[in-house]
Amino acid sequence: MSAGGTTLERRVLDAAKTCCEKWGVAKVTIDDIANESGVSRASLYRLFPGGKDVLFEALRLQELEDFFTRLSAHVEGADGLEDLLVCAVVAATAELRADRHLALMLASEPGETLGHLTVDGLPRIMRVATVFLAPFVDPYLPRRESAALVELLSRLVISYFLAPSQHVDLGDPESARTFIVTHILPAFDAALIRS
Amino acid sequence: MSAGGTTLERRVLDAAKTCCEKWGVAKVTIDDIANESGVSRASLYRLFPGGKDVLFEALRLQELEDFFTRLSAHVEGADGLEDLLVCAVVAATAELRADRHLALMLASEPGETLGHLTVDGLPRIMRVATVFLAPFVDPYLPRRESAALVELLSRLVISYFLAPSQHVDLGDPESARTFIVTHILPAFDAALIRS
DNA sequence: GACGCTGAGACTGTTTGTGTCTTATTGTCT
DNA sequence: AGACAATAAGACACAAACAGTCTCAGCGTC
Repeated sequence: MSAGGTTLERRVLDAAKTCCEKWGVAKVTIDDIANESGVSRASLYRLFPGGKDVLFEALRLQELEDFFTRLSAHVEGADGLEDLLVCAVVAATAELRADRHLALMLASEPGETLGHLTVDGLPRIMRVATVFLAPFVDPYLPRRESAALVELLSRLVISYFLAPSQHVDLGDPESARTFIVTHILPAFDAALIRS
Repeated sequence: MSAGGTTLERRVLDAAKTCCEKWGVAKVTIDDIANESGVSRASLYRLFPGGKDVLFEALRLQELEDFFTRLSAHVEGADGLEDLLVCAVVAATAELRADRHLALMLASEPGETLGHLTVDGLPRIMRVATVFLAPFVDPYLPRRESAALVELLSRLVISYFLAPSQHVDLGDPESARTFIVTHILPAFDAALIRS
């Protein structure tokens, strides 16, 4: 995590994202990214030794961090654990749904994309989610518990996003609140830090 | 014009359209279309001898006819020449703007797309527009005049779509009506068939 | 059983893309 | 001015993808 990244690196990754939005990951070439970013192919390989794979890996990482940065901002003002969780879950779901990039990727190459969202990517998603969101939960729960809670909810958000349920809609504040109050919070009640 | 087209042909063209929506014309291959349509490459070349170019040409033609078919439906109920024109212009503009396919094409390969929309394609667009829309105008104007009117408005719709004006918004019924009443109709007033 | 239509896939030449490398060019610091 | 680092430009070899053609086998119809 961290590392602001050179201006150049950012420029390249942004260009890569733009290209993906236009054509879908599968169809983007190094040349496309070089043209879009105005960075020469040579520099591009210097920046990401290993080429395409490394570059896209870096892009996924950046996207992931950006995602949670935006999410953190959303969650900033929440008051109380329940509100905090509802807000986070709703915002995350909404953003996943609104992400045209992601939608296009899922539409064009479900296999790859699903892989990055599940088997390959989940551990990392969990890690980043914990780093970003646990601090918000920490005031209410002991460290271990808050990490566990963040992980649990992250998994559920992704699951409900990929396979929507008829009963629960985590994009809807009402539904999300009901779900969290009845199915999540009770399990953590014992550990609650009452201040 | 005309020719319903084999089921197979339709299937292929629809698949081609889907592919274009996913990846943009520039990135679509014959194999993509074959896979998407479930039609073998062999049949594909049999159907469109000449390959890619011929296929995309056919696709543009179909899109064009579909466009005007939808537009005709929109215009069906209009009462009086003024309403007819306003309705047609607004619907056409709205549809152009809403067309994700077209938007993506313009975003990814403006050169090509613009070519098909202007220098190469305009004459054909005019022709098809006239065939489809002139009948609606015929009750109000002599044949020559109605054709001229349709052509004039078609050109203007495309022009305002490609290069929006600050003063006129042909997607807005109010604005379109004002524009038509003050800048178009007067020129045809003399030819009006009053019934 | 001949006929027409389709899918599967082999095949060739061409194009496009990748990754590496060398050679200018540019701007900065001393 | 001259040395230095960073970048662009683009040549190059190799690999992959693509276009277009062709053959053949399967299948339903007459």
